[in-house]
Amino acid sequence: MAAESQRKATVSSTVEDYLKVVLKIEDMKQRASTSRVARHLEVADATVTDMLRKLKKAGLLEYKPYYGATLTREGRRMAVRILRRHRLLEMFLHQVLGYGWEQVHQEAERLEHAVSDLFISRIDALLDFPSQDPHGEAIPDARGFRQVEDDLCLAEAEPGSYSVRKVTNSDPEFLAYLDRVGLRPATRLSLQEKAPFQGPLKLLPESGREPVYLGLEACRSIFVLPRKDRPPASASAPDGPASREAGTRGSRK
Amino acid sequence: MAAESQRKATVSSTVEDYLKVVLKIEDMKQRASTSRVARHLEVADATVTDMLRKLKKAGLLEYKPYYGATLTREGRRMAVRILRRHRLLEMFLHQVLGYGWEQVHQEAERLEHAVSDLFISRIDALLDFPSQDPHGEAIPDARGFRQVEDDLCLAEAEPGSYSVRKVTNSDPEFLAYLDRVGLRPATRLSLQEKAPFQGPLKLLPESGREPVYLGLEACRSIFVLPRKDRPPASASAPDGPASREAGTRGSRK
DNA sequence: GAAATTTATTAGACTGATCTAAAAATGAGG
DNA sequence: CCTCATTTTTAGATCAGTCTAATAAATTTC
Ligand SMILES: [Mn+2]
Ligand SMILES: [Mn+2]
Ligand SMILES: [Mn+2]
Ligand SMILES: [Mn+2]
Repeated sequence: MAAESQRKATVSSTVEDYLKVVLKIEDMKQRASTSRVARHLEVADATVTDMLRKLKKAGLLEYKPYYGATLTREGRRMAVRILRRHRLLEMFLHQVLGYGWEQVHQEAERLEHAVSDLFISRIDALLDFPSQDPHGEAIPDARGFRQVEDDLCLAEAEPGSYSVRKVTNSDPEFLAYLDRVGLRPATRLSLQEKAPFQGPLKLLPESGREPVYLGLEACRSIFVLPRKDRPPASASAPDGPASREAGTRGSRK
Repeated sequence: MAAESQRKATVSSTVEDYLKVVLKIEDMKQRASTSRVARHLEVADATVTDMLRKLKKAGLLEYKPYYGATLTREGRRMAVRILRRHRLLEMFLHQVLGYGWEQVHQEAERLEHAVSDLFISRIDALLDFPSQDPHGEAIPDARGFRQVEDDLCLAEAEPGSYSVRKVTNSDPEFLAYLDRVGLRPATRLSLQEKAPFQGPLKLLPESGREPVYLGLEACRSIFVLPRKDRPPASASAPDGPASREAGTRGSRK
């Protein structure tokens, strides 16, 4: 063997989307099973089985029948490349063309396959090499290097002070809602209480005065960073005086 | 019949390109024959025969076997829409992302199918509703209205003073060459002589001091406007104290 | 640990876009 | 009007991506 290795293998936009989904699933520390991939792409399971076999043959991922897929080095490289394009495009649409954060995803989902490398490098420079997209997600750099994301899922957070790090949901309705109640990346908020039995969280975004009650499910797509807790205050507060958190310079809006 | 009429018919990018080519051929006052369409798209004739039948069935063009195609109202509407997108995108790439005029076509050829109407209207506004693309071609307006283009093919022009109106050629090499010798939209030049027997034309672009000898064939893609002939003046030096050159800010490398 | 449920694969088909090779129509010239 | 070169269509295939229905493997439940 050892016959592959011609760089520049060019793949269809369909393949790019499959790879991106597998990456996303792996990032969530889940198994990229046939049905999971199928759900993300909204295609039939049988279609995925087929495609995974093809992608394995193309050397882009490992595939064990009845188990699922794992990206190879090359497959991951391609997936990260598309992820970078996607997020850079979202930032471009938001910053340069004035798209709302709930509008960017859909457009980027198509453009990521259509623009050239030149286009990407031009918008990268135009945006001054941003490190995050409008949802607060990290943009891999040109060499495919990805920032570590050490944030906390709001659904698992304890009452306290936080700031919104990212929102991993692309449903326009949902995003428009968050925007309305004043929850977007960099917003500071305090989690005031969590109702028991999968109940909603009571949040106070720094912007709006009104508290917001958000269902637990919805909170799963919001990620936050703990903040050096509010003024002296009372007991509780399981914090550490903020140690980590290097990299990730914010620049957005 | 009378069963069509559901607006919003969405077509593939392949279909969009077919329609655009038929429009282009019709604009050149030629018959959109199978083989001519095939040549423009670089596909086999048989492929075109097939597609033209499909497009006829879809109501986008008339198709007479052994004769060729003619756009219907609806087909023309779609074709003009893509043409608008293409040219607006070229202008955007040139003005906003600093692409050279020889680089824009290829990228626009893909993007024209991938961007949304929102994207188009945003770049249109950003560019302040331009009426021409970087090659000097008219950009149809949002309602599909197309400016009449009353220009003259340089290949058919008599010696005299002209200004370059548009260049209808998308070969990057060729465009880069024209750029180098100082021939681009809005450039003033004098056609000094035409060699007989399909010989080259001797041109003096206002910018460069050197005369340029351009083959007749090449001149077929350059269109000019006659200018109120050079000042009284003597024989040579058809200059003007540097006035021209509005639009098209150059920035490339 | 067998049955029931869930998940995955196989089989068979379809659509859109393309090709090559062969057959047929067109049109120019004699 | 007949012949031949050119253009076009027809026939038959392929490839990517998708589907549904049937079958089979894996996992969960009792
Ligand atoms: Mn997105
Ligand atoms: Mn996509
Ligand atoms: Mn063009
Ligand atoms: Mn195109």
